Amino acid sequence: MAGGIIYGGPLSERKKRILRSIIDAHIAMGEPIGSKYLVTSAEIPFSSATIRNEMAELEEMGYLEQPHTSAGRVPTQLGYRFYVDSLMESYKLTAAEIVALNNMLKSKIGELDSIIQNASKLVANLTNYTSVAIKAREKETVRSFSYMILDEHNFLMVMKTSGDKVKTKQVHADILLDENNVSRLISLLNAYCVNVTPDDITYSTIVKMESAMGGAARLVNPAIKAFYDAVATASDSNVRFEGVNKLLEYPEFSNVEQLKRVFSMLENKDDFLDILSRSERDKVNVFIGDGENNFATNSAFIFRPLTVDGKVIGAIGVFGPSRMDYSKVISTVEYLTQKITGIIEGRALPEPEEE
Amino acid sequence: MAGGIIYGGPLSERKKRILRSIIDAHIAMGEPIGSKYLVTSAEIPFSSATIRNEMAELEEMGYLEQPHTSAGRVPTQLGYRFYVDSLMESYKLTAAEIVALNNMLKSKIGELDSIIQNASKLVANLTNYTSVAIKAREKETVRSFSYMILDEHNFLMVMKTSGDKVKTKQVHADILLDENNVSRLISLLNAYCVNVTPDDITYSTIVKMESAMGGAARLVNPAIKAFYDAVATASDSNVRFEGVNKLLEYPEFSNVEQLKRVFSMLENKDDFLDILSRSERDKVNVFIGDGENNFATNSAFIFRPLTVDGKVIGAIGVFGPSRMDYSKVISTVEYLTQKITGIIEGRALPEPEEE
DNA sequence: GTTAGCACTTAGACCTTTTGAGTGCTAAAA
DNA sequence: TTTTAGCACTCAAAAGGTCTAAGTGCTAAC
Repeated sequence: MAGGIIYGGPLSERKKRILRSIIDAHIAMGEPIGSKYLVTSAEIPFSSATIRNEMAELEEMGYLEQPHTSAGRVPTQLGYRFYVDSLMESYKLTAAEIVALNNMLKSKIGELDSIIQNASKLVANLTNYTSVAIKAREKETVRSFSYMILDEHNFLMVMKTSGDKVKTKQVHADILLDENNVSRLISLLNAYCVNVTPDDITYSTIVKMESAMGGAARLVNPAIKAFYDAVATASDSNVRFEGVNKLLEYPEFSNVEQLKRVFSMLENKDDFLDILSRSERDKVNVFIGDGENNFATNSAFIFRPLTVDGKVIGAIGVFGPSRMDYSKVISTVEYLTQKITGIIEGRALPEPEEE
Repeated sequence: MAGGIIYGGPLSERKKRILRSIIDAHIAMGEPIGSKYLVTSAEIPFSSATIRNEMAELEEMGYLEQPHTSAGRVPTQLGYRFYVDSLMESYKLTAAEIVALNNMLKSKIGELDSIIQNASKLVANLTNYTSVAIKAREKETVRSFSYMILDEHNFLMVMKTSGDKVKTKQVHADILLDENNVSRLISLLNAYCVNVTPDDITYSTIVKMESAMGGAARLVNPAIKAFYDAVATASDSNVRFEGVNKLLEYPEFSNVEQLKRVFSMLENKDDFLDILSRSERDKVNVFIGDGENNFATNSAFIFRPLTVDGKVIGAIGVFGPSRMDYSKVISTVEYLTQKITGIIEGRALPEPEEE
C-alpha cells in the first residue's frame, strides 16, 4: 500500500472482508473480537499475525478501536457506518416473519394510530430491540365549518381541515338551540376562524363574535373551545416505545450509569421528532453513535418515515445498541413501512406469498 | 408486656413512634436504619439499647426485618401497610405545588386523554417517581346512527354511543352518493348494528345488508368498517408511564436483575388494568410489595381511579420503590384526581388560593 | 507478502484481610 | 421493673494483592 494511510480511506478487499467479519461477530456476541477468533470461526484464510497487521491498519484508519491494550477490536461509528452503507448483506425476512407482519396488518384495519402502534410492538418482538413509533405533528387549520344539531342542547361541529380531513366535536350549550342561532354561530366561525391557528384567536375576536350573536352569546365560548381542541389535538405529536426492557438484555446498557443516560434520552421525545424532521424521506435512516446525533454513545436509531401525499406523518423505527443486527432491522422496518404506506393509501394488502 | 407476642398485633405508643421513625428515615435514605441513628437524628428519648430491644420485638411481630445480622432494620410490607394506614402524617401540598397543578389543568383544557397524560407528567415531576396514567377500557355500543353528506364521495357517519357520546367517522365511497342511498344505508345500520358489539357482526349480516342496498351495495363495507373502528377504538385501553428513568435513581432498582423484573412488569400493561379493576373507587389505593400483588418486591403502586357518573374511566398513579414518600404521593394524587374529576364533570376550576 | 514465536500488557477473576456498622446479651443503675 | 452502659460477636462491603487468560505488537524466519 503505497503512500500514507488515509483516515477513513479506501479498503482492500481483504480489509473489507476482515472488517465485515469483525462487525458481524461483534454484533452477534457483543464482545471485542480478536485475531484468533477470526481465523478459527470466521474462516479468514490467513494467519492471526496477518490479520493482526490488517486490524492495526484498520484501527489507524478509524474503522476499529481497542477498549484497552490487551483486548480485541470493536467497530467505531465509522466502522458501523461503512458496514451499513456497503458491506451488509440484505437480510431476507423469513416466511414466518412475513406472515406475522401481514397478519398484524390485516387484523388491525383500524385507525392509523393503532396500526403504527401495533406495528411497533411487532417490530420490537421480531427484532428484539426497543421499537419507536412516531406520530408527527401536523399543523392544521380549519377550512370550513358546518354543523348538525343533535338535540336541543347539543350540536355537532364539523370542521374540514387543511389536510382534507374532517374533524368533529360535540358542543354542549346551556341555552336552547335552534337552526337559527346555530347557523348564525357557524357562519361567524366561517368568518373568523378559517385558516387560522389557535394562537391567532384573540380575546377581541371572541368579544366581536359574542356581540354579533346577541342573545345567544353564550354559544361562542364552547364553540371556540371545541375548535381549539380539534386543532390543538391534531398538532400534538407522539413518540412511543415498545419493548424498553429489551435494552437491558444488552451488556452495553447493563450498568446503571449508561442506563440513566439512555433513559433520559428516551424521555426526551422531542429529540426523536427532531431527528425525524431532519431525516431523508422514503428510505430507511440510520443514526449511529454520538458523532452523528446527540444520542448516547453505543446506541443507534434506525427508522423509516411514513409519508402520505408527500407529507411525513410519522415513522417506525428501532432503538438499540450500535452493535445492532442492521440488516435484519433495516429489512423489517422497510417491509413494514412499505406495507403500512400501502394501507394508508388504500391499496389492498398483497398476499403473504409474494416476495 | 404480658403474654406472648402476637404477629402483627397491637403496638405500644413507643413502638409506634419507633416504627414510624424507622420508616420515615428509611424512606428518606434508602438504607437500613440502626438504633444509634434513631437516638441521634430521630430524637427518640431512649438509649440505643432500649430501642434495640423494641426493634427486636417489632421484628418478631413482623413489622421490620434485617437484611443481615449486622445491619439495621428495614420495614416489611406489613410495616409499610401499617405506616400508610395509620401513622402517616398527611403531607400538605406546598403553595408552589398547588399552583403548578392548577396551571397545568387550566392551560390544557382539552381532551380527557391529554389532561390525564399531562397530569401524569406533572405527578412524575412533583413526586420524583414514575407516574402511571391509565385510560380504562370502555365497552361501548352504538345507540343510533345518523349522517351528514360532505360531498358526492364522502359522508359523515354520526353514532350516538351507549355512553351518551357522539362519535363520527368520515366514510369514503367510490360510487356517487345521494340522500337516497345514504339514508337507506343509515336505516340499515339502525336496523342491524344498534346495541351490538363488533364481534356480533357476522358475514351473513353484511350479506343481508348488501342485498338490501341493491345497486349501492358497495357502501356497506366501508360503513361497517367505520362502525367497527369507532367502537373498537373506544374499547381500547391505555396505560402510559412518565419518568421511567426516575426509577434508576433509587438504589433498590440499581441492579440489572431487579430492573429487568420491574421493566417486564411495566411492559405488562394488562396487570395495571387488572389492578385498577380490582381497586376501590373514590379513594387512593396503595399496593405494596408482592404479598398483595404480583408486583416486583420492593415496589409499590399508588393510584386513584377517576370516575364519572359512577363509572371508572381511568386512573392516575405512581409507581416506585416500596420505600416511597407515601404521604406526599397520596396527597398529590388525591388532589389532582379530585380536580380532574371536577373538570370532567364540568365544574369550574377553583382558585389556587383555596386550601 | 506471510507466518511462527515470544515478550509484554491488562482487565477481570479470585482470594484474603481489614474495617466499621450494628446487633444481642449481661449486669448494673434507676 | 424498666432502662442503660458495655462488650463480644457477626457480617457485608471495601481494599489490597496475586494470578490468569486473552490479545496484542514486533522480530525474524519462510
